[in-house]
Amino acid sequence: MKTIKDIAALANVSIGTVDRVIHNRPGVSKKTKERIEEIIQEHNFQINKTARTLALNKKYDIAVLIPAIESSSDFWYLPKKGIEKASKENEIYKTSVSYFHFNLFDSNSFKEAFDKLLENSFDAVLLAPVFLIETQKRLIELEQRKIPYVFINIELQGASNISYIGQHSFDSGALAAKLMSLLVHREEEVIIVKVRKDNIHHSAIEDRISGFKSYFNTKALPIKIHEVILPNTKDQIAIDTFIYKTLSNQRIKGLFVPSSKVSIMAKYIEKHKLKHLKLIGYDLNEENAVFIKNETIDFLIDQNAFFQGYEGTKTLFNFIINDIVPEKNKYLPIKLLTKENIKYL
Amino acid sequence: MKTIKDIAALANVSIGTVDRVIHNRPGVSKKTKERIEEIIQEHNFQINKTARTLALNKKYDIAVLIPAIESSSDFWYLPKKGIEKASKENEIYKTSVSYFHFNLFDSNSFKEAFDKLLENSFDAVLLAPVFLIETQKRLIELEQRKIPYVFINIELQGASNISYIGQHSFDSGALAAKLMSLLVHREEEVIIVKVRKDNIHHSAIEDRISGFKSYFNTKALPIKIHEVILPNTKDQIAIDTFIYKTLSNQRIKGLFVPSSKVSIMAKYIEKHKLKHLKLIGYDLNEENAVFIKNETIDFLIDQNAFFQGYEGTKTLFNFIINDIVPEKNKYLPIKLLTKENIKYL
DNA sequence: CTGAAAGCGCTTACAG
DNA sequence: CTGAAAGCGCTTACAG
Repeated sequence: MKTIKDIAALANVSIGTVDRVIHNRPGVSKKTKERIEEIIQEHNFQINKTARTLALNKKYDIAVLIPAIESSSDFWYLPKKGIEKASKENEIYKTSVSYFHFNLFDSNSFKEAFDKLLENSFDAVLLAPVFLIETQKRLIELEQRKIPYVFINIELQGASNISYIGQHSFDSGALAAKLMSLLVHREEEVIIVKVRKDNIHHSAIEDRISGFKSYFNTKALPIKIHEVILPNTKDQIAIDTFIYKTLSNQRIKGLFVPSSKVSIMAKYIEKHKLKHLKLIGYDLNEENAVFIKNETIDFLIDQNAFFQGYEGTKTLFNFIINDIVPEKNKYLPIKLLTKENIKYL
Repeated sequence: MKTIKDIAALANVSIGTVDRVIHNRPGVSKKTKERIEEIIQEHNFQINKTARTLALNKKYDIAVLIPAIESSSDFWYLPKKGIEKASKENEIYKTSVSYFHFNLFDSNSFKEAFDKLLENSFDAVLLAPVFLIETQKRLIELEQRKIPYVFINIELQGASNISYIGQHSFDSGALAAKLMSLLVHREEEVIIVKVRKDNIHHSAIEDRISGFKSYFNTKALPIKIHEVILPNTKDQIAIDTFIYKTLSNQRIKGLFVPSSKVSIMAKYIEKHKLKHLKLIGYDLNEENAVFIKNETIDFLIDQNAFFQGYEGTKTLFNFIINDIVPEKNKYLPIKLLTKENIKYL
């Protein structure tokens, strides 16, 4: 492997000049520039990134904008763990991560957190663009400042993000439907249970539902699909009553909850000994893990929450440190979890 | 972050002495050694690995011992791709990989390849310990030479491998059984189809079968399980005749092939228009991908072949370059593939 | 037992 | 437009 010194010798120039050519810095005559470029090509020279990192002796700080995490059952607990792992692995490059948290159900808090982020200067931004309008305006600011950013978990079309890392929601719904079609029989019925609080995540949740319904439509299966929305209240009795009424339709055998809130239904099923009901939901958090182990939940679709954070962070570091340009869309595997494979993540 | 120079100043010694302490090299008086260690502790000093890598300017070469790859349909095609990717990502550390291939069905060729490997000197070894006896003897040699090694795909108990990267075969069989139990109905029957050529991989294949049977036993499902071994011949007519006879039992509705050779059965099913038969197998190669897309194969259990190679290689590089000690058993996710999620790997 | 100096392959002022 | 030199934080002979 040739070094900058070798190239300089071959071109009869100093290493400073070679360095200028490599980084397209001004101050080199066209002629010598071309000569050097040719030699670089010819000898397939590649810069030694270790030496580069050492010489630059630069600190990199990326900002992370994700929802606040209250407990280890929260979805965002895992992406944060992933971010921390990636950050730790990159410590040798003097990297650091600064968090900006917001309330998942309050667009104002999102705005505030984003604005606070923009007050400082960062080398890159990792964010979950939960609120569409509030995001778009501020992305322009990032673009003007030439700060690269990556989306995780929520896809936002038409932005200049260098990458999106998350799941293909529609197809994950279709997979859920396929399994549901195996769990229930002809003439039985299935209900999609939406949780009002989730609606904030509109696109992902709605896409999952579309994928789910589309599967049954395409296959023309003789299974009726209902849809209900759980009341948005802390009053457990009101919720229980609502579920009770919903399930009074005896033909209902399958429940699909297109979010991690599947535990609400799992609790009900367990409490009222309705284990004959089949249940499919999303995301492995501590609560859901219990229900999948005792088979109250039949299948869980995993979003690779940890990996979203891990990969998002690594993608940004690789981009700003090593100039590695990622794929625009990194759709993660649609992982299916059951009692049998939940140990291996 | 403190540097070696800072520590040296604080301890009133030269950086050479600090370096000796850090690496436990001899030639430092007990007293100064202790003093330096204390200062290192106190200031939470961590060595700058970038500088270390640059100063060492060392080349690392790891040897890879895996079966020969004839076509892109071979299982080992993907691990090799993963090895290449990891190797490429590590190029900045002047790393390289040397391959030693053998015939999966010939223990002699395995011995020869391994012996050839041992003739040279490597910093680490990545291997698939296909042949038990032949492996064990040679691992002793590696241990004597203090060469770290990692197993992929095949688990070998009682060795001093720094890690095993692969699937938990028994549990993957149980998962296959769970899905099979959804695909077939009461009183129907299921057949496990072994392919003689696979027997070489004894442990993994047998463990999958055990897991599969164990699921039906534990659940006491009223589904009879048969087991057959396909004749080991190139004579397609003989094979077809054997399958024809096997399937003459009209109650058989489900087929489980505990290996990537599931395509043999898929071809038969397609040719003879037997799509009512449910089919579950292993591994996503080009052939199997076609059959999963047209739903001849219902479910495929993926071994993360690519990742086995990738992670195995990274694990070794991290160990020899960055002193990162891996987990002893890295069981990979038991990934379930269907038409709906096969796009996302 | 300990230190001073050269070197790994880059980047970055600075001088000309 | 170009070069010489110092420096990033380590390791490694070599000298004493």
